[in-house]
Amino acid sequence: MQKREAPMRGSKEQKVETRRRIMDAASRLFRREGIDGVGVDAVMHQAGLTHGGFYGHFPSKEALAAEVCADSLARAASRWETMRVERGPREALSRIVDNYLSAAHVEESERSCVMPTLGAELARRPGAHPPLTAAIRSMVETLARCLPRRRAAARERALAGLSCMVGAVVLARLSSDPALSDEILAAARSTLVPPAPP
Amino acid sequence: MQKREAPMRGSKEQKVETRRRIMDAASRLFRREGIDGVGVDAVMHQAGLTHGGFYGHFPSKEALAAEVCADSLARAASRWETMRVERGPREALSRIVDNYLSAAHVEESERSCVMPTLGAELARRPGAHPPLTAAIRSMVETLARCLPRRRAAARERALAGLSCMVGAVVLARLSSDPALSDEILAAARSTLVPPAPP
DNA sequence: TGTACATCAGTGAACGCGCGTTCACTGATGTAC
DNA sequence: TGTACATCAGTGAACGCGCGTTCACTGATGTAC
Repeated sequence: MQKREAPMRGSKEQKVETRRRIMDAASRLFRREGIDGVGVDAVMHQAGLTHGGFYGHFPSKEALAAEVCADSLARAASRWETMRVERGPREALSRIVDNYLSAAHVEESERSCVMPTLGAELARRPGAHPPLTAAIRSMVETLARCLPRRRAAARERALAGLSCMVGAVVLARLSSDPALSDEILAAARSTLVPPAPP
Repeated sequence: MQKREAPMRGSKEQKVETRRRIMDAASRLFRREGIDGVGVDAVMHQAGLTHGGFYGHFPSKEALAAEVCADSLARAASRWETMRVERGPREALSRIVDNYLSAAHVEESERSCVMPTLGAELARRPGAHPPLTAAIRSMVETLARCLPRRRAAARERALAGLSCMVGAVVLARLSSDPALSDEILAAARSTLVPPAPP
């Protein structure tokens, strides 16, 4: 009759892992087709399950979308900060920027940053904003700490730099001409990481 | 029996005007709710019509979306160029940038630029890219001609500048903190139009 | 000017479909004794 | 160890709904003579 501390430990752990699988599937599909472009059915099928079980893990598709996007952006922010701590500001900055402004990041939208990929869709879902705002703040702080000390207004440059990265990916994806896409990415790159003078 | 040059001239002119009304309604609704978030029914109702008549004007909802977005961006590009020609580079640049990076532009998405608002959705519709690419090129050229002559690499700065404007609007819309939104817009503004030295 | 006819922009019922969500169920897992 | 029972993660049929699209129609407008 008495409730035990951890009954069905095996099953509970498995449920946590299943939840993670649903989030991973949703994360990829939402970024590939848009949140409105993917059904609960497709997400569950991609996770190797049937659609009915979804509501045992999430209260609604909207809740899944908000959690998945917040989680994805928070992970990206913490990856950037880890890179700064481990590699130092100079190398971290160039790695972050080169990665973000690469052709691979533009093309593989299903593994890309949520800001250029789902930003506009998320903007229409105010419930999802607070955790995204926190992640943006964290990214701006990491970037600001990576910028050369002697240059004034590091935070202002970090804010403009992040805007530039996000916008460049949006524009590069809209261009039907690969040469223009490359030009956009290169221009953004050299604004953020000025080519070292010879 | 013989076909006349302009039979039913009145009706034909009215049909052109109706088509324009449908596009205007779609333009506002798509930017407010996203293309996937608005039905043909809603567009026609907003235009003061019933949904059945839609297919007398457009072959599909996708065709409408592509045409509306291409048209909207092309108009914006030509507005910028007109401003440059009429006001001169210095004033045109500051007007374009101040307008784009204003709180009103961020908030009133139904009248805003399609790049930050529908860019990601349009990126998934490759059929719509070519005319958008042309408009982007035109905007970059106008911006490049507005930038101070003595500074080298005007085109590169224009590309990065446009990216920065687009990204700043995306980020400002994602932030639940108005102070952060303002900070983002201000940072982007001062990158594009450096405050005149005193 | 008047009348009969042709055109076609716009109407609204209907279609098949896929969506988000619910729910009675099943069957594997863990518990009690 | 063995057996009876409880739990609950996952199943799949079913729901009401709104979507994009089609189509037979109506009625206002313009044409022919």
